Formats: sequence, C-alpha cells, structure tokens
Amino acid sequence: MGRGKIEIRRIENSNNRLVTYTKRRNGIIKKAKEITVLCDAKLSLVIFGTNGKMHEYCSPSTPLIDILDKYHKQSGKKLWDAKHENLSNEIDRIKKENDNMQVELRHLKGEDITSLGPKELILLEEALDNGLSSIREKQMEYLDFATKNTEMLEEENKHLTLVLHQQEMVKQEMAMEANRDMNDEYQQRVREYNSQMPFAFRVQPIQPNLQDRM
Amino acid sequence: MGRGKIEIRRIENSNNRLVTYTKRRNGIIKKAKEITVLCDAKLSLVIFGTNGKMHEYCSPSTPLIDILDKYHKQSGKKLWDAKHENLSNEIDRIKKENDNMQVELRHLKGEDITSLGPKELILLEEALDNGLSSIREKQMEYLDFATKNTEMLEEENKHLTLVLHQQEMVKQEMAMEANRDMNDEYQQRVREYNSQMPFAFRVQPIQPNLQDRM
DNA sequence: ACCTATTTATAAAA
DNA sequence: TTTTTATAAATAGGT
Repeated sequence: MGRGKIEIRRIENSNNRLVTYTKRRNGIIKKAKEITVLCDAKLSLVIFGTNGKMHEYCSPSTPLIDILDKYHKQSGKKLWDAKHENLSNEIDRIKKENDNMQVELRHLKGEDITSLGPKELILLEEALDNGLSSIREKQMEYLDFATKNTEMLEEENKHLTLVLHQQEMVKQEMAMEANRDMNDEYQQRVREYNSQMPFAFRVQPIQPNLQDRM
Repeated sequence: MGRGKIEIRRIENSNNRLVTYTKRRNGIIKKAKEITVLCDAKLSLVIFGTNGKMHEYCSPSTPLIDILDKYHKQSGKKLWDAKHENLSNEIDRIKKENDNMQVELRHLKGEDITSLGPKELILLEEALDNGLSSIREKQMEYLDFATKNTEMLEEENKHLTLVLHQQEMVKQEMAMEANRDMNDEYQQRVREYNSQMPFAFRVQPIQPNLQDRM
C-alpha cells in the first residue's frame, strides 16, 4: 500500500525505517482504537521503536493491569513472578479456610443446619455441650471468687470498723484530757463569739463526731 | 476500506460485529508482526473480544514480561506494585477476619476462655444455648420423622402379612381340591415309592406347608 | 468461507 | 519533518 510494494523484511535504510515505523505505529494505534469502538473489544498495545521510545494504547476504562490480569489467567503464563502467585494462592487458601470457619460458626450458632444429618447434629450437640460446661465452669470460678472476695471484704470491713472504733475511743479520751487542760476563759470566749453569729458560719471542729461535746 | 464506508461506532448487529472483529483482529496482528520485522520494533498486543476470548501477539524473542518491565519503567505507572500491594492488603484483611473467627470458634468450644469476663461469658452462654436449642429442635424433627416412618412401615408390614395369609388360604383350598381330584392309584404309587427311599431324597411338594396332609 | 468494490494505509517523492 | 499522491492492502457487505 504505497507507491511500490515492499517485502516484509527489515528496512535497512535507517531513515526510511524510522519514517515507516512512525507511520505504521500510528496506523496500528488507529486500528486498535477502531476495533475497541467497533467491536467493543478490550485491548492493550505497547510498542517500542528502535530508539527505545515507548508508545501504548489501552482500551478505555480498562486499566492495563486488568488486561494483563486476564492475560495472566487465560494464557497460564506467569507474568508476575512466583511471589505474586504465592500471594494469590495464599489468598485462595485463606478464603477457603474462612468459608469453612464461617460455616462451622453458623452451625454452632444453630444456623443453616437444614442440610445436616443426624450424626452431624449429634457431634454439634456434643461440641456445644462441652462448650457450655467449660463456660459454666468458668462462671462458677467467677462466682466462687466473688463469694470469697465478698467474705474477705466483709471480714476486713469488720476489722477496720473495730480498729476505727478503738482509735475513736483513744481520741475521745485524749480530747477529754485536753479539754480539762484548756484555758477556761478562752473556751468561754469561743462560746460567746459563736452565739453571736448564725450557726452555718461557726467554726466547726474537724472531727464532726466530736462536735456533740462542745 | 470496504464496499461501503462505516462510521467508527459500535456495530449493533452482533453477527457483523463478530465478523468485523475477527477480520480486524487478524489485520492488526498482521500489522503488528510486520512492524516488528520492518522496523525491528518491540511490541506486545493483547486483545479480548466480547466473547472473552483472548488473542495476543508479542514480538519474537521478547518475553512479554520484559516489555511490561520496560513499560513499567518508562510510564512510571505501577503495574504489579499496585497489584502486589492490593493483594497484601487483601491477605491482611482476610487473615484478621480469620483470626477473629478462630477466636470466636474457640470460645464457642469453651477453649481459651480464661481471659473472658463474666459478661462475655454470659453472652457466650446465651449463644451456645440458642445453638443447642436449634440443634435439638432439628434432632426432634429427625426423631419425629423416624417415628412416623417406623409406624408407617409397621402398618404396611401388617397389611402385607395379612394379604400374604389370605393368598395362602386360597392356595391351600385350591390344593385340597386338586388333591381330591387326583387319581387315587397314582397317589398310592407315590406313597409306595417314597417309602422305599430315604426321606431326604423324597420328592417334596413345592408348597412345604402342604406336606402335612400327605 | 470466499469475493470484490471500495475505503484506507502507506511507500516514495517532494 | 510533513504533505502529496500513486499504489498496495484491508475490509464491508454480499454470496
């Protein structure tokens, strides 16, 4: 398709080669675009000329990666190295595991059991029974612990109350002694002062229980 | 370039579209081959038709992977890095999901529950109880079914036995009539003959119950 | 799948 | 380079 017919063999004249390359590259890319529109094909095209420059065309809204992914699957050729493949396999494996567990979980929760036979049901029942008894055992532990704890706390409470009471007794005694030693006139003045102001503003003793004795 | 000019827009007639696709695909692949020879270009071409079938061309002695590698470098677009990352994320996500399920499963089976608090134990117990009751319900269904089935079979058995008995009676009657009609002399001869050979070798009547009357 | 009128691509020249 | 143009090649529509 030109002024003369050419053989399909490397063009030796480098200038001609470059010109032809450019023209034909444009031609191919044009045709690539056309086929994607006309026949809604998906297509990926990458060309490198002798100069090393790259040109590409990829059908619209189809990332090259997707096309290569398909290529990968259909050709069976490994584009992405072993690493990639491993990851894919790993995903498949884990997904399967996931599904199995999901099913088991649902079964244990009593869901989707219509398809199960009597023997499977018995196994499930056993598993659930075991689970229940383990959990009730644990609950028992908690209960025991709570009971013991309560007892201990009550014991401690009793002790603390006792100690507190004893301390109070000691304080009372000390206070009584102090009282006796206190200057009588000062006491008198405090009483007079207090009687002149409303109760709420009076100086209160720090130990509220002691105020009875004032 | 054909009998008529066509607009570059999707060909609606699906048959035409397929034909055009095939022709143009061949055209593009041919041109791809030509440009690699004429201009020693490196090229990769992957096409998918609407049917999902793949066709490809890759310049000789240039593995697709190399071309994509170059593409990778020159376009700066991440091809497999992105893909790789996606896969890794996916794996992480699924693994996490997996772990959670695993834990849940173990809990339901009453394992690894040391770390659980009383409230969690109560929730677990409820779940197990629900599961158990669902499963026992299902077992009940099976049991009911089995019981009904047994009853039905017994009923049928009874009926069959009855029918069988009646048939026997009829046969007996017929046999008795036949007996009465039989030639007495022949009967006599059979009796004599039998008395001369050991019991085990005697001709036995087909209906064993009838032999009592002989 | 084959045919062929026509369109399209392009080789060579300017 | 890009444009031109004669010609080769591709292909649309028909069989």
